[in-house]
Amino acid sequence: MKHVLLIAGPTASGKSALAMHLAARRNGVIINADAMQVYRELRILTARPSIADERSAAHRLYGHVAGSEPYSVAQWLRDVEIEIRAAWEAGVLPIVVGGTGLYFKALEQGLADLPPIPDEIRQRWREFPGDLAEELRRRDPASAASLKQRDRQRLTRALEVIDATGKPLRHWQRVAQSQSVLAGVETEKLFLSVSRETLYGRAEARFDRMLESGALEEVRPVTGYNPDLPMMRAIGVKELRGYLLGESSLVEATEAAKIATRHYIKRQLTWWRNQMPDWTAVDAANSST
RNA sequence: GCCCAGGUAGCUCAGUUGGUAGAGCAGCGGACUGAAAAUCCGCGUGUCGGUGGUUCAAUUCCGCCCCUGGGCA
Repeated sequence: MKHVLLIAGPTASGKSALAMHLAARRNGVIINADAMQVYRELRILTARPSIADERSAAHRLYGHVAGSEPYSVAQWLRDVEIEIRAAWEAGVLPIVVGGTGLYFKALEQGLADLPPIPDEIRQRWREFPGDLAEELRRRDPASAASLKQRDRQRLTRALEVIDATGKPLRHWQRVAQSQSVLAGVETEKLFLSVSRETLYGRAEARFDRMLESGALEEVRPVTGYNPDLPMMRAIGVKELRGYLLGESSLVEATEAAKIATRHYIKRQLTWWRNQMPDWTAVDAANSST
């Protein structure tokens, strides 16, 4: 019977270490489910497994995307499916580990199978100078009604879909749901549980360590990249870039990055608490699964 | 020691011509289908530094005291 292990948890909860431990113990391959650890340029800031870690256990989908390229759930889903199947083929256990809720949700439930949106159309809506909410109300009132006025990202998405395909996003989501690779597969889902206080403390100490290990030198070469690229949204990148560009002090940038990390942890906890209620919470201290 | 400016939410501050107060940030809760480390939504009682006085009523006016900055000595 096919088997897969999913490991998630807020940032700094110890996912990677647990994954390594279990990979060794259960003959597994570690597959990334973190939206930022896919980018080649950012090993330090995204807390990607070290080269030594990668040598001691098989790791997939880490740093395999150039930061100049946008990546997305859909691409990731294609990539993981290939890796999961390859693992089964090779007779090893796929261990999917990461902190991106949307990625796990897509993996578990499948994703609407809709046609690619041409770049010109994407670009047009991202740069649309007018009132996105008003525009969407005209073209796709049903979607508009379900979105908040100021939610630029989702309004833009709904607009590009109706514009490129002539059909509302909701139509595609309802009608063209793809089947999950995990259908009929025995799936263990573990969510690392660590107190928020501990998490905040660890994440802040970790950011200081990132700076000591060269986070600034990692950001320097990408300061000129388009800030809209997904990679540029990684926590710490925009803050340190601001510092490198002389827009803030290092102390301010550091504080801002730490705050952003706390906010992120909070969102991860909310996501799993409410979107993924069937995951098993495991205490990081005695995780001997 | 004297003079000036302050002491109001965890932080930075606004405000009340006297009727016990509100923003931003932080924090907390929530949403989430191709940018998700993203993008959004919601939540504001705190001896208004202390203590006396005036007043129907003081955080607000007056006195004294304490604390913090700055200036003069």
